[in-house]
Amino acid sequence: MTLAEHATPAPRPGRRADAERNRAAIIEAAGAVFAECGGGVDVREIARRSGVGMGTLYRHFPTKDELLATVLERQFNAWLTDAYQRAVATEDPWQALAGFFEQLLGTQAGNRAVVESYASTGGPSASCIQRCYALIDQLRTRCVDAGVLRPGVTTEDLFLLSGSLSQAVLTTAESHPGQWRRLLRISLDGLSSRNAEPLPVRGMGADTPASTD
Amino acid sequence: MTLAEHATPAPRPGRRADAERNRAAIIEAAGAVFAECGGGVDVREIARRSGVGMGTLYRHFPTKDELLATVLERQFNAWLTDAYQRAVATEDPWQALAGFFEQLLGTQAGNRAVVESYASTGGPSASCIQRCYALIDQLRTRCVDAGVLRPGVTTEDLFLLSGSLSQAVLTTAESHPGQWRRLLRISLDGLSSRNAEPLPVRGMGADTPASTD
DNA sequence: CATCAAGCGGAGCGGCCGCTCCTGTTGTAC
DNA sequence: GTACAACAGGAGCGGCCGCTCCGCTTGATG
Repeated sequence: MTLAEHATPAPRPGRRADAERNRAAIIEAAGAVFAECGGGVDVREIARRSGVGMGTLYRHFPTKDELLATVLERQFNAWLTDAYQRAVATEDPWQALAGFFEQLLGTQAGNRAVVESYASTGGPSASCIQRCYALIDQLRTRCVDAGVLRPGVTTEDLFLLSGSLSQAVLTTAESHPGQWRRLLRISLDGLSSRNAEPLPVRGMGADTPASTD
Repeated sequence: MTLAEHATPAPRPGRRADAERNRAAIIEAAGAVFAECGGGVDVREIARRSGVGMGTLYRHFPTKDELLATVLERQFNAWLTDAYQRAVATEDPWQALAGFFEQLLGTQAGNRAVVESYASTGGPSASCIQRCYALIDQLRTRCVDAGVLRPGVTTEDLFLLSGSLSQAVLTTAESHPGQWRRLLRISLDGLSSRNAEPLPVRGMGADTPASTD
């Protein structure tokens, strides 16, 4: 994975050196295996790839789910930090928003576990999602202030859109690499204020189909 | 499911009446169970719900995958037939396209197996996908002729978009019912010719981010 | 009613996978 | 070097699940 693994650098201080090394190896291997195979992989595969026995793995992580959560959270936090820095470094609000999506879809194109987590309840921990929401909301606000984002678009809309597009990236990754950029382009154009009238403010009161006309 | 089950009405003529009844019961139960639980359900659950033993089930369908494929194909074909009729009955090309998406997302919002099939290779049989492509292409052509669809949008774009939005519908079905209409609206607006400039014609030669500006 | 093949049911087999247990090993403190 | 607690490892347990096997039942036929 391109997502760097470095958050909470020294989790437990009073541990033996080899144990610490093994823990790191497990996290790294698990990150790779989960990314390429999804959360359904056999735990033995992770143990094998990290050069560690089952007992060792389960002493460090009491449960497979907990291991997955840990890995996901580390990757996601690292990615979020990176995304945040890019966002503040980009002056043009629209470019910042577009770059966010671009980076999101580009980096997690190969990470099955991350994309799967969008579908399941919870996924990464609530705090991760909260941070992500905060970032998206900041990007959105900048765009709104600049008048480039279509009025009525909510943070939740953008979050859902990112999840939806991530799915598309994953399913088309090997059959049509790069095709997701077209979908992203279409969606972004649908979000632009120069292109469309305001979105209804949350209400799905109107039962009419979502046509533009 | 709202998707009616009626295609290839009498599959095997020389069979005993009870066998025919059981086969129908299995298909119906499997359709419901797959829809609400996804393709990963225990086969025993399907047997239980259809009031049939394991042996019976496996005599009618040599494999779980084959059962799933049969069910998916029936549902999908029935849905496609319906979608086709609606399409030809709608004069306005844009309304026809929008209605297609609306119907697709509305009816399969609760069908896990169908949505999952978008992600896996194959999914429904190739002929189903071909028919679906044909329908989408027809809708697209009508819109292009009427000048309401943004130039450069391919049939594949629309197909991928439908799959992507389907995922979003499923993941937000119970947490935010109806929210998918907002995403659909955004996407449709991104597809409208009055809202955006032509899409690049297939080439992802440009490495630039997909921003509108 | 008799006959019998077609059909039925569900216990059970084999494989997978999450997790544990216990024996052997190794880092660390003195 | 010695002693000990922390750690490593992997065989194995239990549960799940796809699929099969075989004795019993039942609808069709004359």
